[in-house]
Amino acid sequence: MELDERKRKIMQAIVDDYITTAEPVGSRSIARKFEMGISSATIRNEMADLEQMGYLAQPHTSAGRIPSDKGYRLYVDSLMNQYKMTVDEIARIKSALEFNVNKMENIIERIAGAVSDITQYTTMITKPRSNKVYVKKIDIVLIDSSGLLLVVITNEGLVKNQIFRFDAAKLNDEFVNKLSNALNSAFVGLTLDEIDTDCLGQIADALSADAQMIAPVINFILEKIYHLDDSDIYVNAATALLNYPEYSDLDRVRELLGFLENKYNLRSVIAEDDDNAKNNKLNIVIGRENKCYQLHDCSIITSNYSAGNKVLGTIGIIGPKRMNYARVVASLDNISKYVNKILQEIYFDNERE
Amino acid sequence: MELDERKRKIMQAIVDDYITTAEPVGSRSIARKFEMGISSATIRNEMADLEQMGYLAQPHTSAGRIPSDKGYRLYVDSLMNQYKMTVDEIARIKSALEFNVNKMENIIERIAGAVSDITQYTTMITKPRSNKVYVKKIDIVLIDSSGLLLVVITNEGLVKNQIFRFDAAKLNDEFVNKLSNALNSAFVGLTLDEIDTDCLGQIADALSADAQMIAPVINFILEKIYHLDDSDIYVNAATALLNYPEYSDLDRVRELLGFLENKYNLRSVIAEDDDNAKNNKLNIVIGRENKCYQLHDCSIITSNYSAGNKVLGTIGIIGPKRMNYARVVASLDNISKYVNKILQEIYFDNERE
DNA sequence: TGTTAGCACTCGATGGTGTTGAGTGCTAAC
DNA sequence: GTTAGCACTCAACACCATCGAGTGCTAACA
Repeated sequence: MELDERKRKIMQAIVDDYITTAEPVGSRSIARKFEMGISSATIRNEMADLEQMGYLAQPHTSAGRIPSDKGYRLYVDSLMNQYKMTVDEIARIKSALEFNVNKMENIIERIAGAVSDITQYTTMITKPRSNKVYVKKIDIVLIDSSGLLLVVITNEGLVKNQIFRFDAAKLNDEFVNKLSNALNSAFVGLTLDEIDTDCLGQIADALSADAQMIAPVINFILEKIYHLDDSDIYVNAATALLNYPEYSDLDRVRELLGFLENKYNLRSVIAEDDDNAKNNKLNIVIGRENKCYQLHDCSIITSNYSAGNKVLGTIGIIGPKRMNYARVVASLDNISKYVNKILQEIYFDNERE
Repeated sequence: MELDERKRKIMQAIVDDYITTAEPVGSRSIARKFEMGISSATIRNEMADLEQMGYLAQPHTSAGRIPSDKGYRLYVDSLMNQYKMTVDEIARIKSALEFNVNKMENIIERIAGAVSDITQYTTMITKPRSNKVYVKKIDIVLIDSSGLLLVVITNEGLVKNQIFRFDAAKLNDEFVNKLSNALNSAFVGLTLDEIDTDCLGQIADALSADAQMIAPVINFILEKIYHLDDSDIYVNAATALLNYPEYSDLDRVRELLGFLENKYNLRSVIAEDDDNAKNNKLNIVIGRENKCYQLHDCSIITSNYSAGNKVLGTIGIIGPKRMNYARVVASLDNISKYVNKILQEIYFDNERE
């Protein structure tokens, strides 16, 4: 079956309507509200087709249709109209971002507050990665002839550790010493920004004989160091979600809000979008496209924020799948612009935080 | 009517029962569970008395009784048994507070996490006041002959301002200059810890003629400066509240969680207890004893935490009025002990944050 | 061949009704 | 002062009829 122009029109009308009403959309109301010169019966036929194609779903036999995840995806990718912000809205953004604070942490919270205010959805924001975190020490403890424990300590006392097993190997104190020296001289004192995969080569050189074996160790360190300041993520207006009828079931709410309280979870939500985010583009994840089942009834829109050309972090908003995508996208675009301007002024003469 | 020993026993039994079941307590179940050698009818009579005295309330005619705020207060002040922590629980506290972090901010979050874990209630914690905040500048703007605007700016860009009106006064540029100079030379550069009421005298000397008039100005500055870093308060496990049946109404939940999301609100909740907290004692606020109506169905227990003899901040837990007071009190006491030990080690050789 | 009117059918939502059971207050007897 | 007994109250629950929005299907129409 083909998705012709009329089907697309109907699809758009259904999603638009559902976004505003949160009620299953019937054929009659579509025929009435969006005069397309066809009767409800015709629309009914088309809707049956759209359901068969997977764009729509029916909560129960005698109800209207609601968009499926696939339907939302279609809408977001090619149906929705660009949202034109009103002068009022733009003024609101501007005024929400006018504040007299220059401590980075507070600024970030204010930005998140502004985003929640304007979008009316829950906002997550990662704080700019502090470039003061550096590796202080790497400890290696020999457990037995085939296992060792690796501990990474930073100046802030953060510790990540992991046990490694090398089944075929015969580890001994001498090797551990060698490895320890190599790792410490390669990494200690480096800030997060300075560490990259080049270090791998350096160490491989120093330990050429065992290069293959230590690769996972190095990867662990790189991986962990890169995420050392994971915890710096902030959620604003988590309860904004409670204003939407889809979250009227207390058990669900508990699960969802509980999920959002955990910074580890948030990190993985935002990290998921890293690739797209790197292109400085907005990223939209709808319903079951999310990896975490707790978010299967949510959509998430993420966007980078930066100062000048330097990407500092990610802003994400989370709301019901039925969210006003067009408006949020427009808002985030607009907000990013102002935020960039603000941060540019502050960030480059004030890197205290 | 007198509150004799038997009434107290019954009262205690009712509160104990209600705390565990969250169901209105009937005379029969009291007679059964707590063998006191009297029949349910007698208890019924006593309960009627207790209700008349205001210690109990009845949700509706044919239901059992629940404690009123006054009843809880009686229970907390003189009825409840001391809770003896099990070895297991103490072990859990110890292990929850074992972590390898020495950045103050993270430690605070971990402590809050531990408290929520152990008490199963929502935790609020104020971060230690940073002693790096100092007054950068005080601006005074003459509005008209009887009004001036005062602006306090700190190194972190925080700003507090207020308009003052002196109806009888004839303000002019000269006076404003004098005042501005006096205030700036008295306060600029001082960190929060260094500012105290002594400064008042200093300024009064400089402006002896107008001492009386500027008193409110000085008070405003002292007050505001003292609360400059208000925002550093952190909530953990807000959704823990959702696990208690008294918060099964979505509207209430929205209101309560919304309230807790606002740091300004939290500050006032914790500040309310300042006096008691200063004596380093636990403070319990029950139901309508709270000033904020949003907390009328909650009880709050606050306690200070310190490093050595230096009080650093306040921990508060918030839960239903029906909370397990005895257990929470015992837990907080215990936790404070360990926290003190931990912070003492860290705080005095590491005041970075 | 696509569109439309008409109609029977489905099913959640709503509201009224009867039953149940926990718990009370009152009275009279111990 | 205490207790047994009893009538009474009321939320909770299950049951049932009604209502209406919306559907799918069929037959007629352009």
